[in-house]
Amino acid sequence: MLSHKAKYALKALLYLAEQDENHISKTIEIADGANIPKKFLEQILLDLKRGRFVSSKQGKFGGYYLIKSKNDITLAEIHRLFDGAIALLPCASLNFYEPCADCKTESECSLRHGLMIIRDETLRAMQGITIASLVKK
Amino acid sequence: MLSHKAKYALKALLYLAEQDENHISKTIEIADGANIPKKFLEQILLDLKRGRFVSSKQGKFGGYYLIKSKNDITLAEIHRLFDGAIALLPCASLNFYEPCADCKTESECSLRHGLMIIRDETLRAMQGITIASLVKK
DNA sequence: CTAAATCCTAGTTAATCTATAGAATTTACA
DNA sequence: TGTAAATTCTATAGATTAACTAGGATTTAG
Repeated sequence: MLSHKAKYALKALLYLAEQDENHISKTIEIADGANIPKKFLEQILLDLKRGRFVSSKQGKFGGYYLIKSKNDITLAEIHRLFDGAIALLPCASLNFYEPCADCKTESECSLRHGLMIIRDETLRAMQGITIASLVKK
Repeated sequence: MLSHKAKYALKALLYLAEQDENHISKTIEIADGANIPKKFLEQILLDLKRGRFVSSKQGKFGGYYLIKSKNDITLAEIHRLFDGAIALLPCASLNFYEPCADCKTESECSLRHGLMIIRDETLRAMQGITIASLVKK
């Protein structure tokens, strides 16, 4: 399941993608438009900024805008930024790998192989969902 | 990500699937064999029993055994039993559907369609991973 | 009757998620 | 240069959930 943060991030990006080129959106504008608690959205936009998906203009008449093409922002990236690993266990993860503590003797746990198959399929599917693909609906 | 409960459930089922036909496994045996906290495993086995994956014999010399073919127990089923929906949002779920609270005007939220695609792909992949497929490794 | 197992309910602890509060900083412009 | 309006930063509250743990009730074999 996606966290609210990830869901809100997607909706915020969607909102930004629907604006005119060169338009700068204030937080309150996005919050109202996408129905997201404003103060919570502030944090999310800062995370998106640190992740180089958006940039901001500070001060009066400031706000946020996309700096990455909506064709290049994938569900997979947003999931990883806010909710971490796409794999079902850390030992099957590409970007968040950790060995499992409860697999004693064997070097690979019994679940790892199957979960890596799932990871590959899910990842591929998630990389196919972009902000652009969600907008044109 | 899988919860520990779901992970332990898979490992317990795997353990049971590896035993001889007609063998009955005590909780402590499974706990030691699969490295799972015993008291926690008790609850998990009861859940698996309620889910009709295993059955039990009570009293002295009692224990647990599979009642469903290892070819018919899929990752998707275990995920649903312990971790709920496979979809990334309730509004995109087949078995755990709930409308999203924060999608006001439109009847369908902007994310729903894309997330249903992911759900279909993930579900199909998860239905392909069975206890049997994990054993033979 | 007793030992050994499952079954059941409750509670505990720690972490995490979802938000909110409030002040510091930056900027446009009158 | 002052002020309004925005982002940015840090802390924290409250609720929920996850991961166990405890202890006793029940069942069964011998």
